[in-house]
Amino acid sequence: MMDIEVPDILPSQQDMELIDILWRQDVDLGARREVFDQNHRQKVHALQRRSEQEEEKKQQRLRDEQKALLDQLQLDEETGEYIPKPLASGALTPPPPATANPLAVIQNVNFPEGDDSLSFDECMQLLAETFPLAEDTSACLDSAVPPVPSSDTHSLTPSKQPAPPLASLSPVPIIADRRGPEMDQAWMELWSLPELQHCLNLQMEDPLETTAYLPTSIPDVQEGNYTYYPLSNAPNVGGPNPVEACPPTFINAFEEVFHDMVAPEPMMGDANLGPKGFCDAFYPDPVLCPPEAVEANVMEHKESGILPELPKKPPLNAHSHSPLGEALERCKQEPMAEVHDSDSGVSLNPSPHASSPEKSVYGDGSFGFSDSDDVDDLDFNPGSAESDYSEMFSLNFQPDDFQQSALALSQAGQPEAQQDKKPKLHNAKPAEEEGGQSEGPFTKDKQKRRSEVRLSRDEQRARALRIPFTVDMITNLPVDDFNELMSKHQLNEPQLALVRDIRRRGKNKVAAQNCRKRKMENIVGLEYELDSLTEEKELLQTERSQNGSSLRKMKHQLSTLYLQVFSMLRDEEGKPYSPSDYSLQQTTDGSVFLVPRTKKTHAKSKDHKPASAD
DNA sequence: GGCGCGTGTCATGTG
DNA sequence: AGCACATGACACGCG
Repeated sequence: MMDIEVPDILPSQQDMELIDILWRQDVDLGARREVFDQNHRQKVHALQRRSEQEEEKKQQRLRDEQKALLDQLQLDEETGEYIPKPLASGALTPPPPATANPLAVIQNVNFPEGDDSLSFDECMQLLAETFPLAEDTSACLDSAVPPVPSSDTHSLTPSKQPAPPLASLSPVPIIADRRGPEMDQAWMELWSLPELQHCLNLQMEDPLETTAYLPTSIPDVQEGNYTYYPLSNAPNVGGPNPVEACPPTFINAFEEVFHDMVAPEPMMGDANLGPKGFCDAFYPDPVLCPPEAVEANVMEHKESGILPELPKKPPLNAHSHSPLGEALERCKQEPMAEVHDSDSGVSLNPSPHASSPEKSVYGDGSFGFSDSDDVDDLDFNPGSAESDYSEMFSLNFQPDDFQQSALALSQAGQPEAQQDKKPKLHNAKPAEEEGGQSEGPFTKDKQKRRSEVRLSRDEQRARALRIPFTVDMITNLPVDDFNELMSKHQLNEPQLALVRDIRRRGKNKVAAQNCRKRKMENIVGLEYELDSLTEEKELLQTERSQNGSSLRKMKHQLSTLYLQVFSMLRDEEGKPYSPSDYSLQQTTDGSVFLVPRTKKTHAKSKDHKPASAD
């Protein structure tokens, strides 16, 4: 009964190696080492059962002890803090029930008879009773203990009081002054108690198991998740850096335990350190806080009359009610978690599994198209298998679709901001698309708007069928990338058909545009060619007329010269030749002959003689 | 209401 | 054969 049932069969070295191999194979899929660890699961299961059984006892005992504790406290009128009554005489002196020896303190405490093991909360309560001033347990325990012990700090605060801000509850100012070597020594001895170790180091009771898988699992967890979350926004729960104060080892050990251990009523004495506070300490991102814990927190606040500031985000769907460990696993698998806005400190819902994308990203499931009726008619089944479209929410045609999607995702956890920014992202154009045809005066760029309207038809079809890509992507991606995208997403037949149609139409549209552009370019080219040809024609005609004129002039000169030469020719009798009877002809070799015209051609050709001008 | 223009889409041809 | 692209033809909306 003292120990959690250690499994009879400890994993052999071979088993551990096999587990290691399997885990390394699946680590990319988000599988954690504990998945393969039967011992771990058995222990966790047993621990959960035990915690449930102890819960009722524990709560009742806790109230009584807190009541007793409050009796030992008095309100410091100067600082407004509750301090132990004996402190007036010595800061480092433990309260009356305690003795100088911390071990004696423990021995004086009434342990539950018949239950020789202490629960974690019991230990914390014990610490609170024993060392009311040593609230800064996280500091004392350093990295060996997560900030959980710090929650006992607030057992000093009357639970009936309205929960003050955590900062005001911070006990650090007191501790810093009053902690000393003696206190540290006491803590160290206290820490060595087997009950405490049993409670706080559940994983340590099997060194073989711990050393077997922790070294491999820690880095992954650390780098894959927690260190990327906006831990800086976490409430100050007494530790410096939540990451440091809450090592992933510890988170691993408790993440699967505490989501079932969270009680519907205050366990730590302060509402702020109920499940929500606990989650805030570990997982500043509320999405990582188990919904059960949140609900429990709501319940406890209702009971105490204090309504916590709950994020006005839509109710989480069935997915979001998964255990914390599951959510963490999803976060590990979801790289998007790394790009979330670290300033928000609010639920970003990094995993589409955790809740439906429609709900988680846009809250109202409108995809941001608040005025789109057809969108409202869409079937937003949170549990549908198609809810895995983490990037399907940007079906507009902005070139930075994904950036906006990422932005939208990153802002999804801020309900108010989301309401404001959503229209900015999507309303402008849809407003034109949906209402532009029936309302409003026409503008100069109506043509462009009409084009957008036509574009939006495919967009709306894509939305209706919940195509997880933008029309731009479908149309413009290279073939290989497109095919790869198709293979990555399991689309049903109508979706595939629509995607193909969208791509075909988009391609053809671009082709038609190019074709018309080429046609226009051809027309312009032909017109230019026509102009140049016309100009050339005019030039040629001018040249032709000039050539004709020149030719006529040369002909005239030639006839003049001919007559001049002919007139100088004389026959044997000294008479000039009649131009009507003779003509001058020139051979190819340049010789000139006087040739009788027609009827005397033969006779003259026989006795022709070279004409001599001389 | 007809007309011209721009655009999307389909059917078909081409490489 | 399958694919992407080109192009003619048609429909539609708009000024």
